[in-house]
Amino acid sequence: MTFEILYEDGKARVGKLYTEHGPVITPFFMPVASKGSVKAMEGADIDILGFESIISNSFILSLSPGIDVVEGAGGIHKFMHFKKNIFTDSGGFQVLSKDFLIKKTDEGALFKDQSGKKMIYTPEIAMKNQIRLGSDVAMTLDDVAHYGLSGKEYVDAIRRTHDWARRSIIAHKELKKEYDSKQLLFGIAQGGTREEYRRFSTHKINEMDFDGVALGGLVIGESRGELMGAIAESVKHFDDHKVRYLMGLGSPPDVVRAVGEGVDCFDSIYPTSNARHGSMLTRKGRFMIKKVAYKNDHGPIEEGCKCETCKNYSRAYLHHLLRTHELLGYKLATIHNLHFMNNLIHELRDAIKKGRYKEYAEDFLKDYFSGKEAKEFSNNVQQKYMEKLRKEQAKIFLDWKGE
RNA sequence: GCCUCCGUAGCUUAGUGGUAGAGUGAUCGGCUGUUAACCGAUUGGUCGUCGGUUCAAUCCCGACCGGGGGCG
Repeated sequence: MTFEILYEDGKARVGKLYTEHGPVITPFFMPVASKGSVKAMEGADIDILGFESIISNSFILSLSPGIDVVEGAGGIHKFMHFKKNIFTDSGGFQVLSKDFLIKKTDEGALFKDQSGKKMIYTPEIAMKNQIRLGSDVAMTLDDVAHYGLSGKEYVDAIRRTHDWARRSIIAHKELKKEYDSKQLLFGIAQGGTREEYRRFSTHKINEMDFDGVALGGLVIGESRGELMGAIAESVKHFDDHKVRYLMGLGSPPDVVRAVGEGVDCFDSIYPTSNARHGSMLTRKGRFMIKKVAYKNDHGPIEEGCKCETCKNYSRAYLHHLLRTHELLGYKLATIHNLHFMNNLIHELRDAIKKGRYKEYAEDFLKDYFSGKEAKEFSNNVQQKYMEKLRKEQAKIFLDWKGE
């Protein structure tokens, strides 16, 4: 057994995922360490913050420093000095990146590196890289379709994802024997936000022999309603006893809602990226510490927060550090935001155990969107559309003025 | 005192005889399986002052003011 459910409250659940580096209680959130480092933090810092797993990226590590180097170091745990669980992503998400992708074929993704050097990245290569890195959980190579594309592109992505999933399982079984590895393998479902695609892909991935299942291709520009709909639809078609991983989701309110839908596991750059850019997470929403309003604010980032940053430093200090690009600023800000996420996860687990997830979520969401500084996040696509519209309008106005 | 170079956005500066761009700063916003200490928007200038030439001067000429360098 790789996963057991300990408590249930509605669709939400608390469980235990068994891995080589020790069991992990679900729900859990993973900070992202694509290049083998949670930016600005060392392994020990992440451990102290209480995270039991992080996720790195095998494709990005294969570019630099190369799989050989990490393998030679004795595996990714030793290389980056993190003693708990490490997931590795396959590189599937990088098919969305214009900087990497040349084209997709049935064989695999044709990628290029910084120098323009081409390489074919197949499911088999993705499996081998992840086994050699020695991560606890490997992800299959999947084919992610951009949000808002036509049906054909979604169908192609689903078809390839399923085909690559089957090939991944075969390759992974052999590699596990060859390398005497206990690595787990998670499959990823696609399908975007259309119900029938989502259902179909989830169903197929669920049928296959994976140690865990993931919801892929989400949080890439769809509206919050579409996102939540896709999550609810997916969860229905995954077996209850399988651990469910929603890839890429990480804003606090989204995590709270997704846990309520029965998702067990998350990863996102959200807290770390926002931290470095000066956006601090609090119960009353986010606020931007670099704003002039905090120049002379000698209180902690968040009143009552027990993180090392809030215990020892002021908003004014962080404001100063981040404005002057002092390296310590990135670390202190990251400590706070990651602490916030881990604390949130612990509270969610606690609420589920006590059968009061619903009340907890209601209170949390109310608070989060209540603060003067807080507001619902605008969604990407809508915002980009509005920006484009504004520019077009401005141009029309200028042309008209030029008459 | 003489010679010389230079004064353009808060700062560093580009530029042209048809009233000016950039970087940076400032203000605000965005980041959700990160090659991102990043990206975007906004703000910001009687082009040192006063005259002259010209249809038109930030640009050419003169004086003055301020600054750098050199010679005495």
